[in-house]
Amino acid sequence: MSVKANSMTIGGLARAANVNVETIRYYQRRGLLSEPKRPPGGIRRYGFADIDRLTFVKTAQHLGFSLDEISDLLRLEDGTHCEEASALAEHKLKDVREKIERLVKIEMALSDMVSQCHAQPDSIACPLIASLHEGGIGTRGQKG
Amino acid sequence: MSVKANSMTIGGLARAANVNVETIRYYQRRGLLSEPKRPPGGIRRYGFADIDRLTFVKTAQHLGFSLDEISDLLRLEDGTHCEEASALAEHKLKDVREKIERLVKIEMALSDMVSQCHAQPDSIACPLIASLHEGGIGTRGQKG
DNA sequence: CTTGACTCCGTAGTTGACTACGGAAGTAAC
DNA sequence: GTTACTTCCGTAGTCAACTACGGAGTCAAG
Ligand SMILES: [Zn+2]
Ligand SMILES: [Zn+2]
Ligand SMILES: [Zn+2]
Ligand SMILES: [Zn+2]
Repeated sequence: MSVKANSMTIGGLARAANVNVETIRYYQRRGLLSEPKRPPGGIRRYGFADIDRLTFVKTAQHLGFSLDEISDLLRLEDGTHCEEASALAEHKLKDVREKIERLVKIEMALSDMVSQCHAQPDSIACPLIASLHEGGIGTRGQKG
Repeated sequence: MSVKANSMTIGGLARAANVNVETIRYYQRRGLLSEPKRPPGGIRRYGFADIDRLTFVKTAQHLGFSLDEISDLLRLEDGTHCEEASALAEHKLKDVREKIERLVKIEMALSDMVSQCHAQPDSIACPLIASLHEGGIGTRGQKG
């Protein structure tokens, strides 16, 4: 046990985990991070476990999990729920792949528009603008 | 001019453009769609131009433009600002490509995790959960 | 023992794009 | 000419994930 086991204040934890103090307090309110007991008339102290927890949350968040989903993940955190954890991850993988597909379509549409625009620099009307009037780029899933 | 030039009520326009009535009113408030004059003690009527405008907005939105950016686009709507329009589109194309890159990294990380998870179904600790504790999946751009 | 930084806590504000509500007035169908 | 749907309009609520604020208490340095 090193010198600074559970020696950090909330501000130190925030710096160590590269997040905002308010974010930590927000996670505590949401139950993503526990609040250490406060010594009578004192200040809470944090340790490595809290940095690790924050890392977990931020890593998962970067993988596209929402805070609600991360709560789920945290309930599996003991490492003995392989099936549930991988089901969650696979679901998310599906979402990510769909997002990529959609974005690739958008990319194609945009780059078509840009290249048409550049192809006819002296036309009176901009084909890019014109194509926005046409719709049908994938207007599904907008309203129901 | 057909029978129903400028004959639609707001509800009809909403159905024709496949958006919510409230969305139309919201766009009017934001200046994305003009409000036709209201005859004394009567009701506003809408026409094809309004459907077209709504199509424009929705198409651009599907290409990833925000309503603010669409306002910009609308100011170029006369078709004589090819340069500005394509600059906007190219900027957006860059954004979309970055998004795709990021998502592909996420996809790889997730599918690695899932396959490791499946590879060792009887391990005591779930490698998927374990890897979330490690961080370093692309924690850039989170906070300053 | 005072200054200045930091903590604690509850509450309120932010962003983007809507969506909902409520009451009065207009309109269409029968 | 009554009923039932719409429109109109302003205001308020939603969602996610924070971020900010204000005032009181605590801590470390000088
Ligand atoms: Zn279980
Ligand atoms: Zn596993
Ligand atoms: Zn210009
Ligand atoms: Zn052009």
